[in-house]
Parts: sequence; structure tokens; C-alpha cells
Amino acid sequence: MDSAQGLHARVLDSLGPAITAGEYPPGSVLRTDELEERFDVSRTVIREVIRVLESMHLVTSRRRVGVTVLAPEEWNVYDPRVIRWRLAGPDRPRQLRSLTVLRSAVEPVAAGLAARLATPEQCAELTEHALGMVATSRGQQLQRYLVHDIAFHRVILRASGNEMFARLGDVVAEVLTGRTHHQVMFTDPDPAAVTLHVRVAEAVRERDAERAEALTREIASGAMAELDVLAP
Amino acid sequence: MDSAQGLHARVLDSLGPAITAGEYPPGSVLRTDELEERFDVSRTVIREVIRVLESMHLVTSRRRVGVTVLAPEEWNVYDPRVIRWRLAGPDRPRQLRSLTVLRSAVEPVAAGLAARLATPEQCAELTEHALGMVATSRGQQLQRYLVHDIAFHRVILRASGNEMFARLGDVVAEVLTGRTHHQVMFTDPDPAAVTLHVRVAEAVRERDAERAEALTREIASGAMAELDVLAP
DNA sequence: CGACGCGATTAAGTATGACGTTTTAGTCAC
DNA sequence: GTGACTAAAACGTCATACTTAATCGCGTCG
Repeated sequence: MDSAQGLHARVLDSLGPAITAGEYPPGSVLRTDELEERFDVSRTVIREVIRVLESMHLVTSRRRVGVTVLAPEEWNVYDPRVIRWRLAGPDRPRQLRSLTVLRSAVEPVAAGLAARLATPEQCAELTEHALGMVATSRGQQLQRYLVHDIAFHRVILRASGNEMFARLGDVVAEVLTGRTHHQVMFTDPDPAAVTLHVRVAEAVRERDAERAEALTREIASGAMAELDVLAP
Repeated sequence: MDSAQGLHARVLDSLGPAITAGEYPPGSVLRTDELEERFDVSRTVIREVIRVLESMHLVTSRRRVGVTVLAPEEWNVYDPRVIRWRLAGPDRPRQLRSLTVLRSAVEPVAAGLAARLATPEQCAELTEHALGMVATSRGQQLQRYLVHDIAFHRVILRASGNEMFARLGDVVAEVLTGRTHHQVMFTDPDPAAVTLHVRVAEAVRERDAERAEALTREIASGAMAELDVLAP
């Protein structure tokens, strides 16, 4: 997933998760030359990493003091990398909850907008993926089901015409992927959820914003309920 | 607002807005040594700036090619700085629209959650700021009104107990501030909106989630309507 | 005895030159 | 015309020297 093509990327993908995992409690101080030695890279690389972490508000760098780890409330929790790191760490349940609540707020509104704004092509994509979900919802084809599920939600968010909603596509993908991979999900997807997706596609196709929004709200409720079962 | 305490910060606050303003169309290529000369700083500084811009997905850096400006769809539109830059540039109307739609999706849900989870202290703060809004809603006290308005929405978002909602406090503040400063708002705030805020505070205090959510939806509708008047 | 201030120290910030690495493009041979 | 090989261009990394600002401690003054 993380290609880590450069040295700084490698260091970042090591240090970032460590911070979001709470290995360095807020207020901890890191010194650049210490990190230099720890990762066996030059100062250039460390400084670039620090700058990026700083831009995520994970740390703050002050002269004569060092690089201080910030409190979680300061973090840029919308940064896709921060989300991914937290999903991979001990904060995972809490993060999943936050994201699911966010989804439950955004996706219904997005679906309503999509019903008004979706292009014929997007309607077609939506239907296609909904049917794809139906087709792969039985017989341990979770992997392929997931692809359609993600694509479906992506299209909804994109079709809403709101760039900020569209950008949440990655977040939703992360959540759905996480659900499939990390969680014990031996059983096939809930048939009710599958049906709901089909009906959302229908509502959007028929430009019925109210219904699209209401149905998506149901999907979101389902996701919340599922969360109560699977996350502490 | 931007203190720009370091060289890299200064360069960033010059290059970032230029990119989000579309001065460098997607696909444009910047070379580091060219930037070095343009800003009269060392490679160290330029490289750090590039790394941060890269982390915002504003640009991508490839060997033998240079630093390529990415398409707006790629941008991390949730990064507070990107939001600020876009609000300050020609993309402002579009950005305001996106943010207001986002608010209209999130804030009602946040208010509903706040009604269930707000601490007594937060309830008190809410009431205080609602009353503050009432007190300053007449007689050209926009500046002081704004403070209470921002604080009110911040408390709602924070009281929702969702860290991702809480993080939108800055965004809302940016939008509300922008409305007051950039727009021609000679008239006093809409009395209906003020009343709605008071009633939301009431609903939260009485733990009436449904009502808090519905009332906040009305506030959001108002903001959307106001936008139709003021943004192209 | 306490408060204020000045200097010394420390760690980040900046500059610079050298070298490595990757990717593209151009050329030459077949 | 196609292939491979080479050369150049731009970023990536390293090492080092120097600058700047913040903090700590010591000393002086009130």
C-alpha cells in the first residue's frame, strides 16, 4: 500500500504510525540528531520528515527545545495518512467509530445531491456496482464484493458534485477495506444492506433525492450497528 | 494570521496560494533550482516546502521531470491551509459552497450527538454564547457577534464527542469569519438565525436530540440560502 | 532574600558543494 | 524501422559549516 519510494517516505511511515500509536506521548521531545542516528539517514531526510509531520500537526518544532509531539486533539485527523496510521494502530476502534459517524452524516446528504446531479454515466456505474454487489454477495467472494461496495460509495460521493465529499471516497474505502480485512467476516454480507444499495441506485436513477437520502441513512445506521457488535 | 516565522513557512505561504489560485495550471512543472532563485533561498528550504506541498497532494515530485502541479481533484481539500488559501483566492465562491454543504451535513448530526453527550459545562457555554449572540445582534457589533457565533458552533462540534467533527471547528470559524469580513454585511444578522441558535442551546440543554438536530438543519438551510444570495 | 537581566549553551534553521539515482530522450548501429 | 545503449537532466541524499533563537544558570542589583 505504501510504496515508500524515497528514504523520507520510509522514515515517515515508521515515525508517523509510532506517534499516532501513542508510542511517544504528547509532550515527548525528539531531537533531530537522535532520529538521524535511529534511522541512519542524513539530516536532510529527517528535516523533511519533521516538516511533513509538522504539517499534519502531529509535532511542532521549536528551536533550542526540539520536536515536540502534540496532543491528539491537535492532529489533522482528515489527513489520509493519519487516518491510515490510526486505523493500523491501537486507536483503531475509536477511529473506526469516528469515521463511521462521519460517514453517517455525510453520505446521506451526498446521496441526496447525487440524485439531483448524477450524470447518466454515473447512474449507470451506480447500478452496475449495485448489481455487482448482489452478484458477489454469496459464496465467499468478499474480495470482489468489496471492490463493488467501495466503487459504489465512491460514485455517490463523486456524483454529489461536492469536492469535499468526493475526497472522502478514500476514507470510505479505507473503512470498508478495514472491515473486510481486519475483522472476522467469514459470513457473507448482510442481504438487507445489499438490497439497500440496489434501492439507492434506483432512487438516484429516478432522481428521487428524498428516497436516496433516506435509504442511505439506513445503510449508515446499519454500519453503525455493525460497529457496535465488532468494535469495543 | 500566518506568522511565517521561518523561511520555509514564508515560501510556503507564497507558493501554496499561487498553486491553489491556479497560477500554475495542473501539469505545470516547477524546477527546484528555479524556485531557489525565485525566492532567493537555499535548496534546503525549497525541498522542505516541496515535501509539504507534496503531502497536501498539491504537487508531485518526480526525478528527471521536476515538481508537477496536480489537478484540483487530487488536493487534500481538508487541509486547513488549503482551505484558507482557496478561500483567499479566486476559487473562493466554490470553496464556500463546498464548505457550507459540508457544514449542512455535519452540524445537524453533531448537534444531535451533542444533545446526548454534552457536559453541563458545555451546555452552559452554549447558552452563554447563544445569549451573547442575542445581545450583540443589533447595532453594528458584527465583530463581537462573530466571536459568539464561532464559539457556539465550536462547542456544538466539540460536544458531539467526535474528534473529526471537533476538527471542523476551525473550518466553520474560517467560513463565518469570511462571511463577516469579505462579504458586504452591513446589515445586522438575521434575527431568525439568532433565535434558532438560542433554541438549539435549549434543545441540547434539555437533551432533545431530535429537536437539536432539526433546528440545526434549519440553521444550515439558512446558511445555504444566504450563500445563494452572496456567492456567484 | 528575591527579582531581574545578561551571557553562555543548545538544538533547530539555513546555506552550500558533492555525489548518487532514476527517468527520459536521443543517437547509433543493426 | 526497431532495438539497445548512452548521456544528460532533475530530484534525492549526504556531510559540513555556519546562523539564529530560546532557555538555563549565574551573577548582580534592589
